[in-house]
Amino acid sequence: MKAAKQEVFYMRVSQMLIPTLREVPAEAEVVSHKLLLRAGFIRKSAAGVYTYLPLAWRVLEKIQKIVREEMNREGGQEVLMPIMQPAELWRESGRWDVYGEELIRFKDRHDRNFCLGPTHEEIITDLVRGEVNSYKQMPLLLYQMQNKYRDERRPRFGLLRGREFIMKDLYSFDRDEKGLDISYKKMYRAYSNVFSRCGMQFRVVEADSGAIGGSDTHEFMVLADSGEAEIVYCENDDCSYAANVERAISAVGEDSSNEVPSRLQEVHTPDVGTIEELTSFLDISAEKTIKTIIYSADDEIIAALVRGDREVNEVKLYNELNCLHMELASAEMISRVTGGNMGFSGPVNLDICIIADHEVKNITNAVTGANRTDYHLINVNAGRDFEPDKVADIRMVQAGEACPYCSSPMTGARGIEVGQVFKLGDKYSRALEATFLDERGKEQYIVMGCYGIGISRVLSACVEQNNDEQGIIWPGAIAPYHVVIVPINVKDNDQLNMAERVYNTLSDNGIETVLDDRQERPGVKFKDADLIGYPLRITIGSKALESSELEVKKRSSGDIVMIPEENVCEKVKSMLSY
RNA sequence: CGGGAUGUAGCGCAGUUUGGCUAGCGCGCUUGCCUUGGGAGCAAGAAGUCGAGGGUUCGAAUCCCUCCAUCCCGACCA
Repeated sequence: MKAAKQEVFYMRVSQMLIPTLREVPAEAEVVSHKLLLRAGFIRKSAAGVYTYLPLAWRVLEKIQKIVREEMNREGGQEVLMPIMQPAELWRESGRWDVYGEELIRFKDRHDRNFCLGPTHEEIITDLVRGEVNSYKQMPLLLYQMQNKYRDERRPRFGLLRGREFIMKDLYSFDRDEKGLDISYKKMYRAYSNVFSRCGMQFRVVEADSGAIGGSDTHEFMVLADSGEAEIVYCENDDCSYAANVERAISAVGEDSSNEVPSRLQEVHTPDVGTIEELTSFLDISAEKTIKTIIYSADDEIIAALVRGDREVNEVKLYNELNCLHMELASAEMISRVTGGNMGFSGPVNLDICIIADHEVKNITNAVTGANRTDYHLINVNAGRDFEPDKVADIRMVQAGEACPYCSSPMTGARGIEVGQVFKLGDKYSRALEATFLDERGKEQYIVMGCYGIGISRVLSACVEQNNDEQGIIWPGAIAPYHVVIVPINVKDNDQLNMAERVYNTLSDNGIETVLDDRQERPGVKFKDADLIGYPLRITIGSKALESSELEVKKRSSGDIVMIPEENVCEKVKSMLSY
């Protein structure tokens, strides 16, 4: 069939819904939120719930297209699953009771319980257990992109932490761990491609698997100072160790000092309740002190010991304790259990479960609280003066510490989590009885993995990473349009004609262009162009008419080049190459 | 969920302490004139249940009570 010549519609800014704002709405705090509001990409409907205006939707569609291509390339098949999900499935997996307030629940007219899907493990597993019965049908990779719902206690940062958001989830189904490894590697590769193609600076880090369990999990972090997640990575380029600090480990140095254990002594330390006060009072380094933090874990009170210059990593501690709830003990609780006020706790003669970090046992002649208000102990030595019930890695790794693999120093950074890949194993297939028959006719649980990308989060993370004082700077691959043409004076017919001619040339060659035909002074249009962040701006004024040369300005660098009108297509294409 | 704050025109804000005529200002919007290379100027306009409900009072944006919404810090975050 011969394709009909596509009718050309002018994308005239005067007719487009791009409501830019001069002033920043008071509700916005982070830069991406401010800029997306100001540049006319989004509007809020409720806390954490946004309408995507035309520009934002174009960006989202481009991100989705990239994701789709990479998923399909690895053999993913796209489906669309319900947002409205029956409670029965969630009861079956056990998560109806576990998920808590974050799950948005409601009833239909027959009083049946439903929820808005925060994720789709239940639905997809239900589908697959019905349709997949043989090892011959696997591996199977199914994915979907759509709105998901989590009733965050505190939505914030605009699109970065909303209650309604667009997410891509892919689920892999394999016959065994070996198959899962392959699927996992495919997704890892696909994700790297996705974020590279989107023009983002990112890093893949090892992450904590959380309550979901499972063996391997990696997070894809877009590097940005405003990011909520803290990561460390090895400075040695050949090593590539990188991890979320919740998970990160570091090399434990051996005790190199030849110090001999001295006699345990109690010293009077009035009002010295913090490590900082302690080190200046006794004139010692914080590395010689032991910090004793009292936690209430389920019904038990425990003490966590780390070196004075370290922090307790509560995620690690939580995993170590294997408890349901854990929180810092109250001041009263501490006094009751230790006999001294908060700030004077220590492991010696402390009759509760003690978990010590590896570093703690390496300190010779340490200083700790005496479990007696206004007193500390000096020359405390693990093994002699106290015996931890458990020695484990429970400290928060800090920038500058040695890499656990190559001992190079590690750097700290902040990131926005835009994707996570997860080996689920048989957690859901067991709960939901999703099985298949192997070659020998033996029934086995399907081995699953899940892999998410926060599509709408990618949009704002991209803005978070690519902006300046003037506004957004879109990477070419996901910019809402590639080029804006700005005629200086639209009342000048020659300028307008030239602008339309250039518009047609570019559009006919597949370059996404808008024509700013508004009757505004040039300054207004320039400001809007910078704010919205079109990669290229072509200005057409009297100079262009005289010389037949077009002024093309690159948003990212601010560079201006003059190009003859007849070369505009190839030149623009090369400037856009991404 | 704990702590803090805010809610007045599309956006940003003043007015509330000490109740008082017709609720203001800047930006934006409409019309006209003028201007056209970085958010111009002049003139004339439109636009508000002062978050909602109740109460006190001759009279409430303003005082009291209740509720709602939004933001910030914290806690939380398969």
